[in-house]
Amino acid sequence: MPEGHTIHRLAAEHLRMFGGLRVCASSPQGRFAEGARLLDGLMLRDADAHGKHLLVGFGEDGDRVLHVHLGIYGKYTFGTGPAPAPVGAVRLRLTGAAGYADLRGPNACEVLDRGEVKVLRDRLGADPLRADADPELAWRRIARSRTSVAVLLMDQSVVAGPGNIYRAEVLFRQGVHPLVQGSALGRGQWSAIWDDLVVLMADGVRAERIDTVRPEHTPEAMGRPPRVDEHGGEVYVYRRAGLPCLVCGSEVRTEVVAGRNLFWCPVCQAV
DNA sequence: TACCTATGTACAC
DNA sequence: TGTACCTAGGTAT
Repeated sequence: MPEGHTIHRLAAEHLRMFGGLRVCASSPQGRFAEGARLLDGLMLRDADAHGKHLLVGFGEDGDRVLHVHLGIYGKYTFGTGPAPAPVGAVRLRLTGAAGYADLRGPNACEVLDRGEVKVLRDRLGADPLRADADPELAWRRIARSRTSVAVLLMDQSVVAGPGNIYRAEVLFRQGVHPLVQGSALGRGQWSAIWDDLVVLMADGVRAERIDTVRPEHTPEAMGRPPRVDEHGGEVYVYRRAGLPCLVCGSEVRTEVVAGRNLFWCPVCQAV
């Protein structure tokens, strides 16, 4: 589930399993053989996440940085004990005394130097999961934009980390229609969206899944049969097109906007 | 066995 | 705006 909360969790997992230890790096698939050679035998010094980008520092001064972006398909698998024979297309395998990590199908997997990391970070917007995030910078972009708030929330140079699920869900929870222009959004609405993202995404890191339904709207509280959403979490509108809204019962709508599926309730998010 | 889908991004036009 | 790319799992034939 590679939205920002997943990447922050992966950074913590790298530190927990390999932090301060020398690791073996290999590319069973072969497509990252050269990069793996640069990292092989070095100490894993630090691991950090900014939005959907994972940055893992290797070496005594951490100036060889593994940059991973999972894209839609990318996936990490961690295991304890000796690593088994690789299954499927394993782009990168890290092994240490405590276990191993396999990376499959990333959008980006490369070794950067510090300058390249700075360039990457400079183009990323405020990450709701980072203590150094400045939502005011995002607000300045949003307040003067005629682009829809739905597109702005997915623009990683404005807000880094939320993906299609958090976008759909936070707009539902705040009663904001996704096609409202950024410049039409109120300052208070933006603050509420940001504060909600901070809470929701922190919950996502802890729970390893995206649950956004308030206790009073769960199927149990509403006297409806229990259900399990396909992506593994409880949500209001994401991938619920045609189903009744959990709050008002109206049919959840969907539309492709900027190449991505958008979901909203036409009544709870009137405008 | 073939096809479709996905929580993303970059690039060409 | 359209397309390519990365992968695995589910569904259709």
